Amino acid sequence: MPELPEVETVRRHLLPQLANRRIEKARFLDQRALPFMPKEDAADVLSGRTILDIQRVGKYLLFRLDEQMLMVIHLRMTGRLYVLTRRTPPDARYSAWIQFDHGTGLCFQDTRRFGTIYIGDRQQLMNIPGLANLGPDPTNDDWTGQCLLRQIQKRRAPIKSLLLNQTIVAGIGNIYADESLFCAGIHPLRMGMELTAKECDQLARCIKNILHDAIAFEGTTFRDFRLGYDQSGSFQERLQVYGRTGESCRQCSGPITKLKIAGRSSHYCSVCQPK
DNA sequence: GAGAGCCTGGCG
DNA sequence: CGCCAGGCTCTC
Repeated sequence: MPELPEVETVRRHLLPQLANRRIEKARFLDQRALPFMPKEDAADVLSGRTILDIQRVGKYLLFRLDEQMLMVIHLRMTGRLYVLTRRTPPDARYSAWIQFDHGTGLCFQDTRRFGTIYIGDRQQLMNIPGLANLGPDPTNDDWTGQCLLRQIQKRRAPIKSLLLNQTIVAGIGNIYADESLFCAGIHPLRMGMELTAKECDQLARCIKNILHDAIAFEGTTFRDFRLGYDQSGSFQERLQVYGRTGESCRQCSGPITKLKIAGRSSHYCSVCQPK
């Protein structure tokens, strides 16, 4: 479900509600959410811990706990995290449930059950595939078109697949890859090695602007992404190409085309993004 | 570098 | 019924 802007939105939403809250008890209802730890152990480790801070790295949420412990959550496609302020009994629909003092609860709900939770110290969490070799965060000031150029200039793969590769740059997913390529006027099938330094600069600027705006509008809500129980983001109203197959381009009124690249649907304007 | 696989639900 | 879905991992 969520890409960088949605994960950042969730982080900003959870932090003020959960900071300095002490975990009374945790219940994991679905072992699949905890690939590296028996669920009973996870509940034991979390019990009594306090949430000190919530950080984001790429699409991962890092809950910093006392005693040097961390809980890392990846929502994948359909994961949702929300706070319930009344004491509600755990429900079979939840993959995990964390009960705090004062009756607050955090629940993790995940229809497709791809989402994952990892618990451990910093050392242990570096074994998580994906976290260990995660690329730079594009919202960081020191990430520039030059960094992008360096990563892709020898790659014979479509730029669309390279943007989805989390070791090259972290946090971009299918929506924002398509939107960024449209903004930069780059066809999604252009090979990484074909892109000039100037195009990389342009693309990096577009990525930064789009992610920034998407965060300001609290992300894109299509189906599963929700802030809390029922609030939505509103960036979907500003999408230029994603999900607009057959509609007309807002720049040139040409048709928006859909193409399968690396197994993912890619939306682009063949006029604004020539091959 | 491409494709299957992991899952469930909604839509045509 | 088949196809599609804001992700990622593993295998060939």
